[in-house]
Parts: sequence; structure tokens; C-alpha cells
Amino acid sequence: MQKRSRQRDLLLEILRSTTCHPDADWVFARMREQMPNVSLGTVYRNLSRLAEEGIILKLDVGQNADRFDGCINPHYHLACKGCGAVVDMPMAYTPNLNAAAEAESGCEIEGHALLFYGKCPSCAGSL
Amino acid sequence: MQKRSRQRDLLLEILRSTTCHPDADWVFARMREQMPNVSLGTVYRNLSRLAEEGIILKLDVGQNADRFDGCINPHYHLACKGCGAVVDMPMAYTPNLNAAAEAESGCEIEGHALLFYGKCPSCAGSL
DNA sequence: ATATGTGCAAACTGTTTGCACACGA
DNA sequence: TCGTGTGCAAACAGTTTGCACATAT
Repeated sequence: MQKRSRQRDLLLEILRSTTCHPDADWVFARMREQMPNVSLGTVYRNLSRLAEEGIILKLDVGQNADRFDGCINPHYHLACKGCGAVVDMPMAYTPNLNAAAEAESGCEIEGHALLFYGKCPSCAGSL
Repeated sequence: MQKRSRQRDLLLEILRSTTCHPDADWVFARMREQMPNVSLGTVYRNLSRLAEEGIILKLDVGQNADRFDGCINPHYHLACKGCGAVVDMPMAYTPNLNAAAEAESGCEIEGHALLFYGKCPSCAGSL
């Protein structure tokens, strides 16, 4: 049976109130501000759980730590080489990439992830 | 000054003679068959070095370990949920995705990675 | 009451690094 | 010879897990 917990509720609230695609440590730090005894293990457990349930998104940008996104409608990201941020791209998700991929490949496509590298607006301005 | 080494030469030869997008451990195992004293550290050092030099490609498929590709012309991959393999997709690389992304975003795009998930031809047949 | 979730700390995996020695130019 | 690369082992980062206790239903 499914049980709620204050920890998971808070985690979700924190994740949904930011657009910064944070990693587990960032979430952990924000959690501690409001719930000083929460443990890192709990953060990891709930992040994976929510991701498996499809309530949040787990992003794999080529950096060391996984990042998470409270916004689950499919969209694309850019990993900034300047500041390391991960930002949402304002471009339409292209569902027929899946069909295109399935066409000649003999593969059964379930989805795709498209990640751009380059510089975010603020880092593009400076050098 | 740049120096060759038997280890790096062998590594590159191994990587170029497979299409399986292996991780460091797999390469390490193959290396040991021909060079029993090679160390894992050397494998990692040379993989990162060759990737930085643009001689090989480092792939980030959402699995734990990084994978490497001896083929460096840009192309897309599928990560198979069945067997865990990473396979090349027989579809054209789309350079103007970069332009499209740059259009409204204010970002400076350098490139993109497109990763499909689903099942490879052999796993698609069975369940 | 009882199953599910938590906190803590230890374990684990993939990767990096410091150091003394080996090797290529 | 002299600087770069290697082997080894220890260190590291991110993540997972076992266990006793706490909590939601």
C-alpha cells in the first residue's frame, strides 16, 4: 500500500518551484532548510521513486550527477558549457522523430531525448 | 611533446574494430587479452584523452557507465531496454536542428545528441 | 497494528589521481 | 637523457542499501 510522507511532499514541492533542473545534492540542501534532519538517502529514494512513477523526470545530461525536472511534458534541454546550467529549450517536441527512427531501423522506439550543448543566453553574451 | 604508447595504439585498434559502443571495463578486458599487465587507470586515461582530442566519441546513454565509439562522424543511437546494447541508428544526422534550436532561444548551440530508447531489432522480436 | 517510510552509516560502482618506475623521442 | 606514459593502489563522487526506529493508514 502506498503511503504519503512529509519528506516526499516537500521534495515534490521544491522540485516544482524551480526551473533549474537540480541534482540530488541541491534538492537535499533545499530540503534541509525546512526539514533539518532529512537524509540524503531519503532524497535519493524519493527522487528515483517519483521518476519511476512518472511524476518527475530524470535527466541525463553528460555531467557527473543526474538531474531532475518537475515538469514532465516532453521538451528538450541545453547543457551550458559556461555555467553548467541545464535550461529548457523553447522549441516544439517532435514526436515523429520516433516514427522516423522506427522506419528503417527495425527498432521499436519508445521515446527520445534531445540534448543540445553550447551556451545559455547569459553565457553566450560574455566571451 | 606528444608521445605514442603501445597501450593507446591497442586501445584505439580495439575500439575501432567493434560496433558495440563499449564501456571502459569491456575495453579493459579486451586489452588484457593481448596485454595482460595493462591497468584500468591507463584505459581511463587514454579513453578521456582520445575523446578530448576528438579521435573517439564519448557517449552518454542513461546507463551508469560511459560508453565510447570509435566512429566519430555524427550519428544517433538507441539504448535498448531489453539487452542494454547501444546501437547506431540508420538515420541522417540533422545539422539544422542546431539552427532551429538557436532561433528563438538566445543560446549559442554547438551541437546536439539525440538518443532513442526502445528495443533493438533482436529484442523487438521477442516479447 | 502493521506495512511502509526514514535516518544513519556502511557499502558499492564508476572514475580519477599521486607516486615511483618504464619507455619513447 | 628527459619528459611523457604506465601500473598500482588509494582516494573520490554519486548513489544504493541494511537495519533499527518512526509514521501514516
